[in-house]
Amino acid sequence: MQDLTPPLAKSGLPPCVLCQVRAIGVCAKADDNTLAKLERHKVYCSYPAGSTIVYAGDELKYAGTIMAGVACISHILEDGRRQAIGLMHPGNFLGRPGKDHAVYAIEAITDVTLCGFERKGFERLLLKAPELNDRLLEMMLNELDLARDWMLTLGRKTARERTCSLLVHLVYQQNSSIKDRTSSEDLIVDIIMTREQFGDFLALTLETVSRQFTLLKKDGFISPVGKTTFAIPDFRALIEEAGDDTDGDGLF
Amino acid sequence: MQDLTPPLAKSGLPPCVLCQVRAIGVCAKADDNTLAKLERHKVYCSYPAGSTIVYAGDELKYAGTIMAGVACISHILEDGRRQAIGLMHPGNFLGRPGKDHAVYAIEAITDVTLCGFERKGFERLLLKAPELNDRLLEMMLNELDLARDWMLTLGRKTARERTCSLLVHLVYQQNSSIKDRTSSEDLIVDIIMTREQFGDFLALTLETVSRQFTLLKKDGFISPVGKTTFAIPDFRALIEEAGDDTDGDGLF
DNA sequence: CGTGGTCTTGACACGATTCAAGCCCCGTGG
DNA sequence: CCACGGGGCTTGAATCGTGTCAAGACCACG
Repeated sequence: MQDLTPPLAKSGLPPCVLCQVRAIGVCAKADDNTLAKLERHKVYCSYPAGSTIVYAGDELKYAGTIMAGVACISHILEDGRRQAIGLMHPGNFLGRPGKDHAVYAIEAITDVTLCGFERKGFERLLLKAPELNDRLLEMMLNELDLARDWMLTLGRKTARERTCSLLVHLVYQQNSSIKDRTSSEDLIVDIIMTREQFGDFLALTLETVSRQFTLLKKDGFISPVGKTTFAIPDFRALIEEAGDDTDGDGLF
Repeated sequence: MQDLTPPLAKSGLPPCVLCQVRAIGVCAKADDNTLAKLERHKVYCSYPAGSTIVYAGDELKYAGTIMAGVACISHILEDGRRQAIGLMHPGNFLGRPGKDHAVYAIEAITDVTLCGFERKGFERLLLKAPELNDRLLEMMLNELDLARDWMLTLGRKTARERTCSLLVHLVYQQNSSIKDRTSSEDLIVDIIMTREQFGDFLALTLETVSRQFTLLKKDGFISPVGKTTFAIPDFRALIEEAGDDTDGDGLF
């Protein structure tokens, strides 16, 4: 986010009122006045799949919303051990109001487009616009719940349960209208990342992830469709296999 | 928190202006008007060590600040697997604005006293008092960072590193003025909980925790002082042993 | 002086990692 | 066109860390 080259020309940016992502972003509740201010300062920037958006330790110059693509926040120890701690989708907020430097790295898993604001300005606006502050609080509370659910996954679930958990999470992200779905047609999930990245989320090695996939295939929970996509014949069964008590949340 | 019996008589409650905890609580930035409203509706309630403050699934009637003692938030699977996901100290906020029912259980580790507000009223106040909202956002962002650091601990650290991590965390909580401490006098840490609870935080069994303590004693990182207290001859060394790159944060 | 809870320690089992080999697929260059 | 090389994936065998089960010690309390 600190590397804004090349920002798209402002004149070319789609206007906020037409923005599809706004309904679920920080700006969801912003009034006309606040929205106008955001609009005046927004910049779009894009990152190719695999690139790093923010390095740990970087000065945090920007904050913003994911417009398209999927990014990953991760925490890395000096000796190379890595733990992915957040999977960020369109509408999600990137940045950390109140901190000057990034603690975590952010990487683009797929191609990512961001709608960014200069951080200091955004923080000032946050103080003046309660609806913005309120919405951000709401989003951060959801992130906190997500992180806490994930802690259970990391701490107490087996490799198979973890693998299913992330699959379930991805299904929810990719099929927005799942809750009311009763039809029996197969769900399709695209795991978008490599086995290694998959393992980074679950604290598993790429070999273990691979083994779990073969087992899940053998047991009929998933069946390969494309290179990175699987069909899920029985989503309820997959949820069950993830060991979750609280199903249907889209959370871990 | 839903079980407020017996609330102390309101007339007997210490006034907010004299409150020691306020400096670090949600109400830290509240203006006189907001503070007066909070004061009018606050209730103190106490829970003995070991008791449950909120059960998962409970209706969330209250939100509030820990005045004294230490509590623990935890996530439990049906089959009994348990993961503690938050260690809450005086000043910390308990409750989840925006949700009607508790997702996690909260238990008192030591005797706990809470300063609580009726949740709906608190949420209404949150909308009207930007300083309150802003402060809560700040606190929740810190909680989020804490949870994410913890994910690294759970996912990627060894039993020894985890044990040291929690010890370091407890030291920071119990010795407020550690940052500028250069003196070589021994630090004392009280682990306040049982081996089992300790393990619930670290996703370890009580046996493993016990073994790690024995090893850490043998290696001179800790030495027993009382039943639940240890002296730490070399705090830097303990931090090093915790495997943290970012030391000195009081975080995991 | 027993009783129950907590802690320690040992022996063994098991799940995930590590190390290693080989496969598949795709892009590149001869 | 095919050979080559590399990245990602799969699979196997051995290893290691932590869990499980079990026994006994310690200590507070009735």
